[in-house]
Amino acid sequence: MTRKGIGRKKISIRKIEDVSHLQVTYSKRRPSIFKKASELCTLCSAQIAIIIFSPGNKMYSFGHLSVFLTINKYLISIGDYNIFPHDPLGLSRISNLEELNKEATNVVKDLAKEKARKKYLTNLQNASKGHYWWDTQDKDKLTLDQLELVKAMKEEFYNDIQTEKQKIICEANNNIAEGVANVTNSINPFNPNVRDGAGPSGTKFSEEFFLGHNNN
Amino acid sequence: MTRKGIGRKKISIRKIEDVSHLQVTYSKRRPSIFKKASELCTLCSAQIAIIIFSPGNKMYSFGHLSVFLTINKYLISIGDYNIFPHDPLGLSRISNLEELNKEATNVVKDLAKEKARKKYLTNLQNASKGHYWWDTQDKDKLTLDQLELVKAMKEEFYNDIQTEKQKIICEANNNIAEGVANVTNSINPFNPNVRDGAGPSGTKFSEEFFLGHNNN
DNA sequence: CATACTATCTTTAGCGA
DNA sequence: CTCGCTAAAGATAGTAT
Repeated sequence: MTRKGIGRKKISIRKIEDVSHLQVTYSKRRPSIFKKASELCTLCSAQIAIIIFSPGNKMYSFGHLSVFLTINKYLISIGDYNIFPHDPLGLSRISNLEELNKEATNVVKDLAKEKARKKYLTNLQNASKGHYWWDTQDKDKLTLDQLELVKAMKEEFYNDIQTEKQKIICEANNNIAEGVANVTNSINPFNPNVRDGAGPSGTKFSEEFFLGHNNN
Repeated sequence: MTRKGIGRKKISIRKIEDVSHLQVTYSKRRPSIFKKASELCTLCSAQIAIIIFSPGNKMYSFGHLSVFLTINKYLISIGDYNIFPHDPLGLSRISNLEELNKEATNVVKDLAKEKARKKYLTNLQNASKGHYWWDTQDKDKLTLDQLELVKAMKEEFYNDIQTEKQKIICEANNNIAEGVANVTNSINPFNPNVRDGAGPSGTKFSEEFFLGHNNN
């Protein structure tokens, strides 16, 4: 009777060229990363988001508490940016399941208000014969909220498109220089345990890099 | 002479209560997840973003190509959402270093145009005596681009705040029900290898859950 | 916070179904 | 793509620095 396996072999960390070999390796390693992440969440109460696009561009994600909340928190952390102008729901402050549950309850209530508001805006738009509410010449029909909303949207859009381009250029340069991957860490401005100085908005931002693998 | 270690012991995956013990475990396990992720990137050409907030709320991230590009791609993938209205730079299409490099070059050129545009808008604003450009009554001063921009911003904002609330409620319910973490996967709409039907914008969205650990 | 040590525990390479 | 198998490679618990 022949042996079923010959045991694990040492491999070097470089791109696998054989497609089916790559598929098998990917299928085995991807879930184990999620498992490790899950263990770290449970053992250490860490908050983790992982997003992976496979070689075939299929998307897999892992999140605790949720990918979305963690991404939002990350964006705020690195550049005072928020997916939603003004973080209207205050999601960035949520850091545990109890708060999330509580917030979810509030959100249900807010939804009703928001729907009423949307209906009002739609009516306003129809009333102005196909023009948009922000386009009306009757300033009295624009509430203070609406004026501030448009003002904020305009300001954020034009500022962010500038800073974002800078960020992309910076990250592109770093990635191209290192050729592989990057590791960053910074202080969460909502828990400002500032270590050695503070950048804009109390955020300290520094970068380290992976400089290779254990190929010995 | 006493032995230096007594060897690894099997542990069960539950929250570590002793703070210093938790610290040691976190310090050991966090980098090893990044290492595994780095290996998967190299071996299988995967695109990965990992964001971790430690128990002390310190932020660590790993990204290949970059956390930001991957997040953006993720947001588009799950809900046709884009951090930037219209994805003006087309960043979601970028999937390798060559393209990123090329795009970075283009971005440098775009920056000059964008600055000129911003200056023009600022002048326009000043000319209208403190009013905002979108608030002018002289419609001829609004370019078609500007009109479409405001229209799109308005539409996206009011749609997204609705769908986002739904998403948060949904994720909150899932998290609370399961108590631990969730795993999702879907098809990238930019590589629509649709498997079994398509949701909005050609996106298939399904969820699975981690239902515990190997505690045997 | 990180790092060193060693005996274990866990992952996984290679192959087949 | 997923699963089973085996044995070697790799990760890490407990402890100390």
